[in-house]
Amino acid sequence: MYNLSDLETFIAVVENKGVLAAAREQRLSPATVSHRLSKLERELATVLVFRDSRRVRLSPAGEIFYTRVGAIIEALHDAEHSIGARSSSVSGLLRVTMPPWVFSKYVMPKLNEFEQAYPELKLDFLITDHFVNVVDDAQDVAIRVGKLNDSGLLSRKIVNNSRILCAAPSYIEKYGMPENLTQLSEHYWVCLPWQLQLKLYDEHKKIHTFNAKTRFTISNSDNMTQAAIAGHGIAIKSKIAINEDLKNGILVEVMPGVMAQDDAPVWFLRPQNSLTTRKTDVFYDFMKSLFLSCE
Amino acid sequence: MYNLSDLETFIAVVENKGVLAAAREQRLSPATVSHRLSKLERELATVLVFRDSRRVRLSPAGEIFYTRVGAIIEALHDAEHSIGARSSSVSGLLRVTMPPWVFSKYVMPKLNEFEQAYPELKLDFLITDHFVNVVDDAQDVAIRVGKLNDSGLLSRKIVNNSRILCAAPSYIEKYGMPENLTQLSEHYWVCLPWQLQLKLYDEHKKIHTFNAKTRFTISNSDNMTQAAIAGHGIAIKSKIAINEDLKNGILVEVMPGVMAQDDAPVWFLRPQNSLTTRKTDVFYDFMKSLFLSCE
DNA sequence: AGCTTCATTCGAAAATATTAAACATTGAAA
DNA sequence: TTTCAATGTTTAATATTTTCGAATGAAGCT
Repeated sequence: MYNLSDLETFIAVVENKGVLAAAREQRLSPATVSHRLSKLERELATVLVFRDSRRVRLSPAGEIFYTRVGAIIEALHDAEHSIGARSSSVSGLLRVTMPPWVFSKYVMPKLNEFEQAYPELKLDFLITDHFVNVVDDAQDVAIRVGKLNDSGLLSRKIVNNSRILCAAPSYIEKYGMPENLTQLSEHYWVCLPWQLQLKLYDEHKKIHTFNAKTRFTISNSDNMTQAAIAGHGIAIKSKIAINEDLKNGILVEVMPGVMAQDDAPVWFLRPQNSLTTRKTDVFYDFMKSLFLSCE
Repeated sequence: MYNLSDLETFIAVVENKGVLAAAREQRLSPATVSHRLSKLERELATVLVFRDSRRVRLSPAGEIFYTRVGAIIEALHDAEHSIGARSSSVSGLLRVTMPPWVFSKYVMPKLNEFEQAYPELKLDFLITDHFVNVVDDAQDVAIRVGKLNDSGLLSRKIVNNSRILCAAPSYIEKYGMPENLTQLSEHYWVCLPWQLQLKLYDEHKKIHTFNAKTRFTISNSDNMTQAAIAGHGIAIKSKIAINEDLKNGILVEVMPGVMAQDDAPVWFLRPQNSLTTRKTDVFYDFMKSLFLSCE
């Protein structure tokens, strides 16, 4: 029967792309690594890696086995941790998707600290405002802002947040500060392409569906903020995305309280049924800590 | 470092409730089992099993570790199978939920064959017409009939099916065969509690919402069929649930084609992201085979 | 051809696993 | 209370596996 160490060595060979490199990483002799690998293949009666003296290549079976076994080893470490055994560090790969502004404004500045705390955890960021299907795109974590519609994922709220309208002082100076919906409808907007329709309250708190007049749309929330700051129009933004710009006067709020359905909390989502939760748990704690000052 | 065999031995000790019994099952000496167990505990620095000379009991940590490791070993076997290695049999536990009529009419009669094909796979059936949350109730598979609303689960269609109205000949004799919606509304119905409102076509193919007049409702689809056969009223049934009763004349169809939204395929659902798919795969094949004659 | 870089094989040594037998503990029966 | 039977652990010898340095072989680069 093969051993856990054989599996770990197999993983190391794949990740280091070679017997020698794997041996160095695992502090073993190349002979041992070679032995372990052949034992594993013998026991499985399957070729996992094609190897000539120059390079190492995964066989199709090895490809499959590699992804499976990686998850399994991780699950095992997780199981050890769950009973308080092993002071094992968190390691492996965590794939995260989030909107640009969350990344650039909150995550980036503190990323060093996270890296230092968990040096063996590799992060893969998929930064986009577009909807990413967590399961299909093999993401481990998604950070989403706004209403959730996506069942089947476990959600935890990171922080409350609301959306507001805002614009640059230079824009307001030029076009005037709108006081009601009629005036507002004359203004130019800086929007994400899927924000062109929005719901606003009139003076009597009746909800109106409102079509934004735009000169352009931008599909990246960070660039959109830049466009608003540059005075291109009124923008819909998360309060916590621009709180400092408001404080500094780079942006000013427009018609406070006019937005209906302005509730837009930041959510932490992960697939159910995962065998490993420790990675996502430490990342949740990290994300939560970033937004503490916003409470 | 501990080994896979140590983990397997731990599992065996738990499942056989003893070192001696585990040793017998694994064809090892009791000394070996004892050694392996203590090594595992030493490496984890955690007590997994309390043992006195009479009995073996899991510690809280052992409890957790047992469930986790069980899943992991299973995932590993699954991984082996996925690359064509090891002719390992399918084993473990599969938790399935399905409606009573599917179980009694289709599954039960062939269950022996399945048991013989996979003697090491234990099945846990949760038989109910109620909606069961697959994830929360830790089910591995759900068989559902009708429209799906439950995203987050992987679905595969087992067989097409439609719902029809039917009643016992004795009932029709007594109350007459309805020819239109007006007549139909005078009839008594035998319904599941959540079927009281239904959508029917009138002569002009317009859809009408229709409230069923009942003397009683029954929350189990099998008993409901019995009530219909006993002549208590008109029932809404899946075609493939009563096809034989129609053939034998125990039930007759009422106003064919009157039901709107009569499409009700049988679905096979399982959670995404499971590390083990082999168990569910063989069970899917089994379910599929049961309905072949209905195509 | 000669050099370098890898991976594998060999043989001896080290580490680990296994087992039978002796020992310990405990519940139940005599 | 004593004895017996059943179970788990320890010990120490034995068997197996694992490891590593050195030698070997294979392939690319100059």
